[in-house]
Amino acid sequence: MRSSNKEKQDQIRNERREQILDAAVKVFSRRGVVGTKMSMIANAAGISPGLLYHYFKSKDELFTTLVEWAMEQSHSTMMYAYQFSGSPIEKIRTLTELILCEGDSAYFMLIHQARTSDGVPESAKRLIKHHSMETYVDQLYPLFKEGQQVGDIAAGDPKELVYCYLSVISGLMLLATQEDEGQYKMKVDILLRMITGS
Amino acid sequence: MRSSNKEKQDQIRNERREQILDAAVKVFSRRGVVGTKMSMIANAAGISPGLLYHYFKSKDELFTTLVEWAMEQSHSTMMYAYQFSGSPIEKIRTLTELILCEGDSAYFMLIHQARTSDGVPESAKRLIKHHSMETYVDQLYPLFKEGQQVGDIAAGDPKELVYCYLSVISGLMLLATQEDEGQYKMKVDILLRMITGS
Amino acid sequence: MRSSNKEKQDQIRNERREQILDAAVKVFSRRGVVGTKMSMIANAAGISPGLLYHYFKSKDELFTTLVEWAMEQSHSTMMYAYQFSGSPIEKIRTLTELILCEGDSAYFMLIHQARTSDGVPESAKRLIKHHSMETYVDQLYPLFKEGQQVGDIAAGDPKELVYCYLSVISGLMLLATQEDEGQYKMKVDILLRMITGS
Amino acid sequence: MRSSNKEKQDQIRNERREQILDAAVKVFSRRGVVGTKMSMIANAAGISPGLLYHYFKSKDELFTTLVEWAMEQSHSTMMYAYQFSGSPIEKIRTLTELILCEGDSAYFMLIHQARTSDGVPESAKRLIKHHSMETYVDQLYPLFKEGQQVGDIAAGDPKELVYCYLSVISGLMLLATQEDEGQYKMKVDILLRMITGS
DNA sequence: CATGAATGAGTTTTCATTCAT
DNA sequence: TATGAATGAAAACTCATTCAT
Repeated sequence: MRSSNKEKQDQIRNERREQILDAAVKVFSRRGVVGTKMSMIANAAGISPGLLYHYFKSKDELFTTLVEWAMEQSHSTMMYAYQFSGSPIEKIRTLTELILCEGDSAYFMLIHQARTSDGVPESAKRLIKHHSMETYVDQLYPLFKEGQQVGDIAAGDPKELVYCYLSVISGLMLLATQEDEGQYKMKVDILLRMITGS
Repeated sequence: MRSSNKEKQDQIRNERREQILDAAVKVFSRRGVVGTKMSMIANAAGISPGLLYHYFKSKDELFTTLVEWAMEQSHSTMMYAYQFSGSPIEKIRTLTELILCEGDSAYFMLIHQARTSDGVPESAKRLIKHHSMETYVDQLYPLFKEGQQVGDIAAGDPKELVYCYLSVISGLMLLATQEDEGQYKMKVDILLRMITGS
Repeated sequence: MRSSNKEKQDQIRNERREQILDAAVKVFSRRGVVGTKMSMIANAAGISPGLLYHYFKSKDELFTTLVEWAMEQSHSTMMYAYQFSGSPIEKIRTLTELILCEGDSAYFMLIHQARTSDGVPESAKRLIKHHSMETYVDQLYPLFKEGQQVGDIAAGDPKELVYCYLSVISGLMLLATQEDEGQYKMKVDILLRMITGS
Repeated sequence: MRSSNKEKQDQIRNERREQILDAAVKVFSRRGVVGTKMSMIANAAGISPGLLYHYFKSKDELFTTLVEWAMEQSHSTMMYAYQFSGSPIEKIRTLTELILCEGDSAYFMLIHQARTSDGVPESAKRLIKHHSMETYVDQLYPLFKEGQQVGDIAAGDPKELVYCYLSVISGLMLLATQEDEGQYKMKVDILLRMITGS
């Protein structure tokens, strides 16, 4: 059948795309935009350099796509928090553990690079601009507010608290790229003192 | 006079070197090794590209020199802590403020890049290897220990505490590269709860 | 078919390599390692400069490959002598004419350059070191010995004779690079008096 | 006194020039025009690169001067032959030994390079053009002619004989640049058979 | 006269991208 | 689709030459 043939084609195409994107995050996140050669990505994805251009018009487009993807990813991660069970602080703890241990750091790295490095495509820059820390703060704000009302979280401007929390988390993600993740359980305990204040 | 002539030459040479190194940290820390073109550094230093090679054999050598320098720099910064007045926790607060606000973040950035990026000269990698977080932990360990004895710092394995503190600080330095430094005073307060536990 | 496709690719690749090597001997032998620009070779081979680097990692590697090749070539030439018909001295005459007239002088030139010039890659130097005149002497020794037994060749230490013969030949090859080859027939006659002693 | 002062100045200047020229032959003869950096010559002469330009306008001028010098030198050497004592063939033997053992090969090398390499200043090329092997042949012609009349030298066109002799000698000079001069005495014996025919 | 820092044009080398197969 | 050869523009690096001291 035509259609099933076409579907198969599409599926293959999508799989290839994923395959490339997967390879690309890894390489980009470790070497930066400029430091990454298309041939490296092709290599990592197990295809020829030429084929990359059947799926992505250019290095820039590939990177931009990746950043877009990474941003969605990180947002969903944040939103998970609300689905966890337990009190607000427990939710926050679970979220923290998830972020620090899960090892999606490549995404954060990518976003960070897009934000801080020069030599990044304008399109990626634009994407990032609309996606400041504020966005994340807004996402978590209700949770922290609730935590304060319950008395689990220290008093003070909740926005500031969230901002501080996110900064620390982000920083740690960046560091995490290379460290061997050890005793994070304890770390989370210590970390959370910052917001529980005890 | 011969000697004064020679001295002058030497002085010029040293000044140029500093001038180049200064320009180079800035550029490298923002763009990474690969993303940095020699011409950018030359530009930033206000000299011709060719002249760079009178002072440094190659991009790699320049970068390696810089990493070496950055490591010394960051150690001295840490050691400052012991010269501050006040109780241990006050010293730590001062150090924290110094680090976060002073804007030496370029150095940290550089070290981090050397540690985490591929495409970094082997010589730099080797330098970094002998210079893990442990070194810093050892530097601050006595201060934290003392703080615990005085009762200013929360109980628990002090090594772990220092490690946690340093990780957070390092992470923030990385982030700081680009952010507009705002209300850090408050942040430091919140941050320190992590180690004071109150 | 896969396989035929692959074979074709390989063939193209090999042809290109030869094409480049051919162009390179010519240029290198006339201009020396340093005097030769990659663009000249590319030009002579009718390809773009960039393509050279698909086939050879660097100028040095290209040169070294060439020297290796030249050494093999020159040895085979010597070994030809034994296949010629006639008495020993006739074989030597034929060999001499072959060498002097055939115009493989580019190879000799190359080897000579590798041996005598500075600014030649270490790898090439090493190759050459194991390939002194002695090697050639040993190759021709039996032929000369036989010639003496037959009475065609003058008495005396045959090694010395061979060495002398080879030196003269080598020297002439070097000169020959540029001269218009004229009446070599006579020259060979005169030349051979050196070893026939009459 | 003014004048003596000026003379001294001149003398120093000339000494410097010689010093530079001496250094330059050595380097040029081994590395070729393109392979030689002005800084190498300066180094070899023990002066600063800048100072070279007080004595020679450019690399090309320096090289050209050198070629001129080398040509004069080699001609005088040839002319020596006539001053030696003994029969023609003895004179030739002495000349041959002088040339082969004295180790002025750097000059020959230089001339050869000027003749055969590309990348040589036009001025040097022009000099060389008027200075072909013919010139040398003419110089030695009378000596060989006389030798034939005396019966020391084999019959045949003397021009051809001289040409052949000179070619061989020149070739050996080129080779000699690097070899450790060993038992040349014997070689000369063997060599001369070429022209004595016995 | 002497030095060596400084320049900039020219080379080598790299790599995103295209294209024939 | 898939490959990898081919191109060319851009970057790293070299070096003859100039120039301030």
